[in-house]
Amino acid sequence: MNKTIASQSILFKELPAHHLEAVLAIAVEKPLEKGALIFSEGEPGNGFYIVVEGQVKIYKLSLEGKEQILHIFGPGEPFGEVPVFSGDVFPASAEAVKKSRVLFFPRRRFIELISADPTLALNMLAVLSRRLRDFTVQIEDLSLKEVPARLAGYLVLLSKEQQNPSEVCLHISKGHLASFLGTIPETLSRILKKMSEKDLIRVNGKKIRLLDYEGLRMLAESGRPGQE
Amino acid sequence: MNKTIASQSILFKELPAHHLEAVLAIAVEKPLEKGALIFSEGEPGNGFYIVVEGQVKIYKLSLEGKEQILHIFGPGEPFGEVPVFSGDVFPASAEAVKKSRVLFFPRRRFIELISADPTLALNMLAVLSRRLRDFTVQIEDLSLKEVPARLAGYLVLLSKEQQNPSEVCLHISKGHLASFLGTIPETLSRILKKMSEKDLIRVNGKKIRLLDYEGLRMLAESGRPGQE
DNA sequence: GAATTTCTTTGACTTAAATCAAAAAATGGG
DNA sequence: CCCATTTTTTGATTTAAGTCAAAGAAATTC
Repeated sequence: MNKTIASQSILFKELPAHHLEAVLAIAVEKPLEKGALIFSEGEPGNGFYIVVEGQVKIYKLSLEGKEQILHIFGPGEPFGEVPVFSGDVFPASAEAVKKSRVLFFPRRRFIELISADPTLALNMLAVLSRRLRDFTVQIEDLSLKEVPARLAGYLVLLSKEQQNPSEVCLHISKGHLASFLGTIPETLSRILKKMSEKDLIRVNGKKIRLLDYEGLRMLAESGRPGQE
Repeated sequence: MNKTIASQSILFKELPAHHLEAVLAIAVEKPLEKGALIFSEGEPGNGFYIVVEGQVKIYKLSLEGKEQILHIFGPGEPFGEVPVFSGDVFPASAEAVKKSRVLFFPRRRFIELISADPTLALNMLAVLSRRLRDFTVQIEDLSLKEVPARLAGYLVLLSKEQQNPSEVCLHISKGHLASFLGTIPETLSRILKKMSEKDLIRVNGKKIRLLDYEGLRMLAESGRPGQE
């Protein structure tokens, strides 16, 4: 069923069965074409979303058109919650990276449910807290580390999430990765090349073999690997 | 009384009187010397804080010792909530910038209270959401704007908060401001000088007169003021 | 109020990463 | 399978901002 993924979302963890039903009952499913705009920065938000299938990017654009990706969310992950609670507008934009399906939860009705169920409120607090934590490292990375360190950190993180720790597979394009890391495709390309030359990694399309995990970890911490 | 400031905190807005009392009852006051460390990144968090008096900075340090300030909080503002809900460690460190007093709210007991009072939960959700929104712009600024634009944005924001919109007064040192803007004191100093030469501002210690508000606003949006 | 510490500014230099331009690969319909 | 679009790579060049070093101001303390 459509909502099975949603029901497994962190947001609804440990929710009593009848509450879960009530929550899912207020959701509306929306199919999205690749590239479809879900909402734009500055728009008022009258609800939030959960990805059911596909991938959604949350991003900001500069006037010159450069993009900074804040998150890329997959199945089960909620997004667009900020205006629900801050009463403000969307602080960033959302777009389907590939053909996707999402559930929409209207603000009003969701707030009613959250008021009635502390578990739901605590889950939402946990979601926002983790996101805050993630932003914290994104800010640290942008401000205190250079691109190679950010990339190394990303690869190390990926390897922890994926089954085989010695080979990771990017689930996004290199262009998107560049934008997520706060740089541009040209720079990312050059750095991937350099890391290959130093035998830290081996790149093969979206597959990246981690040849020197420890070296990557050190680089990620921004202590140059073996001080040159 | 000590807790009057805390009771005016956004966190406790619209809280029924007896609930407010119950919440304040679990708080413990802590006096802090200037420079006192409140918690460090990586430490487990067993509660959060509210500033009663003084100023607290939340920051990250790189290995090389460069600092990125994430927030500077004053009276009424809560901080250190992330681990309370994420179950994780503190993602950043906190230090008193000046002699201060804070209230500490132990995790366990606060969670009990929040479970019992939806208003409190919703207030906390609002706090975290706004913070998420703030981080969003911090990330955008770091990644998509250059230092002069960030500084201009900061000044414009300050002028909106303060009574007299044509003259702002920094409530933090220039060194701290540099760190907050993701740069170093030398660079900030040079940029203040440049902006003075262009008659955008006039600097006098911590007082900065905004001579060309529109120019600053445009610069903040990163569209160069009058294209050079 | 002289002295020590801290904060801010200035100068000369280096560098990481952006820009611009264009070639080379990869992808995806028709 | 081929063409057209999109994505990625390479090269040459520019530039914003960092580093290092040291002088000047301000603030604090004795």
